[in-house]
Amino acid sequence: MATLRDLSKHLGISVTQVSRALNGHDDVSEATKQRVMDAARELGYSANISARMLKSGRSGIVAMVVDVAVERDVPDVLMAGVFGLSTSFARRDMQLILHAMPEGSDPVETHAKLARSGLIDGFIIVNPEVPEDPRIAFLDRENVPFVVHGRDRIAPDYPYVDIDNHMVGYMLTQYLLGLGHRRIAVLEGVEGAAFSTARLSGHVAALAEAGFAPSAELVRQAQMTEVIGRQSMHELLSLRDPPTAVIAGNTMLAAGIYAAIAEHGFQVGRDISVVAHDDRLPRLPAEDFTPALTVTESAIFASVEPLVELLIGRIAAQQPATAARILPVSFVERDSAQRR
Amino acid sequence: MATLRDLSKHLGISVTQVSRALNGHDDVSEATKQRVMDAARELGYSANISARMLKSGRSGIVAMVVDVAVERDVPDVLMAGVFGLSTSFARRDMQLILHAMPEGSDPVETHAKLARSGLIDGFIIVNPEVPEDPRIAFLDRENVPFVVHGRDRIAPDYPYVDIDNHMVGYMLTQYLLGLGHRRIAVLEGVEGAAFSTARLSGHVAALAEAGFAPSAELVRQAQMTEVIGRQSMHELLSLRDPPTAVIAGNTMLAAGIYAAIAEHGFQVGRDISVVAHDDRLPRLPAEDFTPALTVTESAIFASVEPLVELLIGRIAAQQPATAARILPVSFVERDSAQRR
DNA sequence: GCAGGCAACCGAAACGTTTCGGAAAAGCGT
DNA sequence: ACGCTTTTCCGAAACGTTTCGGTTGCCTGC
Repeated sequence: MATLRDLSKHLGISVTQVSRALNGHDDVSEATKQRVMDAARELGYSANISARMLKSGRSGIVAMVVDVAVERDVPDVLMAGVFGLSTSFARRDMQLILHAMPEGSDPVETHAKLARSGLIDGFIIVNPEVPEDPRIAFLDRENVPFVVHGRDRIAPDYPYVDIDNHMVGYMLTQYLLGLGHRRIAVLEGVEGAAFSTARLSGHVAALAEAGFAPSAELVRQAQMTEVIGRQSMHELLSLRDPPTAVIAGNTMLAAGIYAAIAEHGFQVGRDISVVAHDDRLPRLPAEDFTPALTVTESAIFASVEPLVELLIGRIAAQQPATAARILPVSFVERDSAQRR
Repeated sequence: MATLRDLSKHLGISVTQVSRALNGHDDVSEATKQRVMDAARELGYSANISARMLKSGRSGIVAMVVDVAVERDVPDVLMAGVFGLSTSFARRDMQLILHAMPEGSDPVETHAKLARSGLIDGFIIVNPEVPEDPRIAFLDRENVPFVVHGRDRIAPDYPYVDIDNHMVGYMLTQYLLGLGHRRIAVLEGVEGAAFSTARLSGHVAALAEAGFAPSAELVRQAQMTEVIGRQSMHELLSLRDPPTAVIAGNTMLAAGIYAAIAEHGFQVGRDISVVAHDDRLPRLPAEDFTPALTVTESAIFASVEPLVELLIGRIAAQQPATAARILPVSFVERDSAQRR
């Protein structure tokens, strides 16, 4: 592996100038810049990251800590995010460490250890918990750069990227109410997950606005998998007074719901209406359901660039900065919900 | 962040001794070792990785490059592996970089760039391609430590961890032949994937041994997803002379096959026999199928520790070493295949 | 011919760790 | 009290980069 010193000798130029040439400083002539670039390519030079890191204090490495217990059963959404993030960072010559945290580990301690090693420039936080996520509190306190996908409060003072989940719950509920449905079930993510909480509050708000009260037996919070969707729907259909419509937190849940409805001999749309939120995961696109699934839509992929930009900005600026991006949600009406 | 020098001053001991104490060298007294440890904990000291790396040439970081185009539709198996690897490395104070490679990138160039940066101690190679994987050839040539999950030839001279895929194809086929099946379909992974090739050769061998020839129209190679499984099975059932039994490459394919069989009004086991290979992915355990799925079984999770150990060994020893682990496969008979 | 300014360059220090070679201190038998 | 070994310690150099402060040589305008 060639070093700056190799280049310097090879060109008869000081190490300083070689370094400055490669980093595009302006006190080196165009001619030498060119010569250096060429030589670098020729000798296959690539800056030793550890040395650069030691001096500059930056590694170009960011980490994302995920809880195995949480993600194991729903790899799709995590994968979509990780793929996007990794390629996006790679485009900027940065790398993403995926740190899987075994069940029962302390998230804060995990982040603390990683941060202390000095290896990591910043963190991506996913699945924030309401009402206050301890990881966020910790990183904020320690002044470690981070950005959150989602948020643990309505108006955070840290950088985050999110959609308007309250609006998602509100829109879907209002739509179903407009179709004449009164008993509306909701299947959302696990208790404590910020996005679920926001969507449920939107659901309740729409209900209240129309003069209705939510019914506890119609709201289920659990992992958002096909299996859970199917099982929950079976339970809902066995109630004395079953729902006439269901809101699913994502398309996986919806797939399970479809299966349960079919197994009960019912037909989606005609007998039971189903709507969902669609993250645009590669598998299970909403339009491929039969009948095609009516959804609020917002690609999880779209959050990647904003997340990366925000984090890089936060790393570059030494000051804690508050900058947020709320991504748009669109409503796509298809055939899975019908007038009652 | 505390440094060695801080500790040294705080204790009135030389930096050298502090370093040696922390690293457990034997020319430092037990007493000072203890004092240093305590002080380190007290001041929250954690070795600066970049400095250590610069000196020792090791970063404690390994990378796994994955092709987004290949993995996007089958996140389960990748996730199972990544979670296991990440936690296993973390236990050894190492980190895993997951580098997602956008569609159309050159795998060799990607590895080359990563290796040149000096950041990475070694690579984990997944999804090797027959007959000779260019990434393996490259890393071998450049003497970069790596370990392969799977193998691109029968008896490789590089470190790898694999199961006997030939045997998998052989066992499943022989089992079905023993039940009286003669038209046996096989759904495997994409062409070029080493494990699929091996399994198919096992299949053909078992067939030949019983005096039968394989039929091209009964063998499909594609992504191993539920959607593909369903679609392929529909096609197979529409043949003039449809198969009486099917071998699925994993449980996802099997799930799709089950769905297609049901949609045709048939019953798994009674009308069409299904067997599969089961990687023990968290979703879709073979025993939860109805009827329960007969499989060859080998947990993908079990390959994690051997992979990590082999890679670490290869990194520690400067010499290229050839060491391999073939993991056991067991046969579990359940109810999805019946005598014909 | 000279002060002043500018472009292009360079030496040396620093980042925090590990390690080599050697030195002091301590224990031992005589 | 002496040399000897063994234990425990330390100074200094090195890894490859970035950057601070300064030097050189050249041009400009007087």
